[in-house]
Amino acid sequence: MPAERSWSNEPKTKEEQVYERLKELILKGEIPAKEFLSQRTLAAKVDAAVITVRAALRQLENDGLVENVPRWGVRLPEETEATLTDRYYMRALFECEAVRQLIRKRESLDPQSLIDLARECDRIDLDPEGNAEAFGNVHYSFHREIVALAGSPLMSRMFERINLKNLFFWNAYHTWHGIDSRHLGDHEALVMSLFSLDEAAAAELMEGHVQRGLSFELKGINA
Amino acid sequence: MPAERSWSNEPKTKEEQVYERLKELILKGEIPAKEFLSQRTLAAKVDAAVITVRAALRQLENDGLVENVPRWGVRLPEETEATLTDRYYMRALFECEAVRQLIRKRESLDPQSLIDLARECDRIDLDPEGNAEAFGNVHYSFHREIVALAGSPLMSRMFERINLKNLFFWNAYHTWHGIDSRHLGDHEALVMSLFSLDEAAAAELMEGHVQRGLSFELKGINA
DNA sequence: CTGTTCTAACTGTTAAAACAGGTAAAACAA
DNA sequence: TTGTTTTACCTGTTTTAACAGTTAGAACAG
Repeated sequence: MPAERSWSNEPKTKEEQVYERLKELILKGEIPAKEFLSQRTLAAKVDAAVITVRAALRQLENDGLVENVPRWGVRLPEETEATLTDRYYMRALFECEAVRQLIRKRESLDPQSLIDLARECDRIDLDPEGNAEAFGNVHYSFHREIVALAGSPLMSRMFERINLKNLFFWNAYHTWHGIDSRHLGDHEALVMSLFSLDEAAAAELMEGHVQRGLSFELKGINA
Repeated sequence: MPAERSWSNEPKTKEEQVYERLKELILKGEIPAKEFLSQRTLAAKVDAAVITVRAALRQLENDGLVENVPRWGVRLPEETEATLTDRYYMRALFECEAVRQLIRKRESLDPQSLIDLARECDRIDLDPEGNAEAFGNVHYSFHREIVALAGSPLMSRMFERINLKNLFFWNAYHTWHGIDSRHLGDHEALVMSLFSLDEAAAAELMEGHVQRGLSFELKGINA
């Protein structure tokens, strides 16, 4: 067994290609929810063997994007008010804790990357030409950065698993229902407030920001 | 596509059998850590096809029990002080939040299952004949029940993903190093205290309990 | 002895086909 | 027409085998 190797820049494995292709299909809402997918049909669509599709679906299961019923197949789980609320409950738990960590070591870390992302959020949000998908991606990066700055790899991984599905739903919400949910350019202000408050107040502010997001998506699911 | 079906009590799929067999091997410490495993050798050992083993390994990856390097293979990740501390950080985050929820709805839920598990913990712990593996399993169930009572399916799932590895490490710790880490029969007292305190105090108590567990395991990893 | 090259045995990955089971419509018997 | 049975096609699952790459060692040339 070899000890070292370049280890990166390797050509992507076919399974990874299929994984990304399927993820894209799901995030763009081109897969019907709730009904079981034919693995053979998927294989034909992405030009791969069934076994490769199965492996990719397993990875998507890890991300919480699909659910697997053993002798029955794979499908997109139904999104209910309960599952949505639960995911936002966990999201708030992570982000409020992350904010507390941020405040705690506020001197030793550089907030510039976070400020840049916040400004980019506000710019797209206020731009009449800005599109929902671009905003969704930047907005997601902004919140992921907050969690990343807390410094816990495990929390970052878990946060990403939760929010992949949020991103999907956010996009679908805008694309399908055409509901405007702009945040009125308050992200930079949020960052500035966070860094000038104490732990408890900052966490509470973050809690409010997340809850506002939940109420938007709940409107979408009931529409 | 059929609409309904018995859906449970089905014969276990071969992949699930392999998954459980491999999980057992890992948890009992019979797989060497850090070095890459030969999927063909594993397949021969559990009498299954390579592809089935690969699928099972993917599930184990979801549990955080193994890590996959794309064109290189699967191995047990190295346990360092940093990874261990990070996992306990998340564990504390979950359990303290769970305890807050417990207190918040203390009237509307039945603590009996929790009390039973606490007593069983203490019984095995104080029993001179009690073995580490049995205690590890009950102790794990006890903490999982605390989280489950909080009522968030997502939090329960994430907690289980974290602690599968803890359980493994706990077992290895005892089996290999023979270090006694008994908790001196304080689990029932812990439950009683939790239910008589306010949210902040209960969370702090829980925090202490988890931190004590971490310090034990840190001793094990440095030994 | 030293350096190169070829070979054989391993690795993970992917494909194609066979297996096991369920469903639904066509074919047949009453 | 009605009820039964067969047949064909679908599903997920599992196997066997081939592909692609790497490593270690033997064989050989200098």
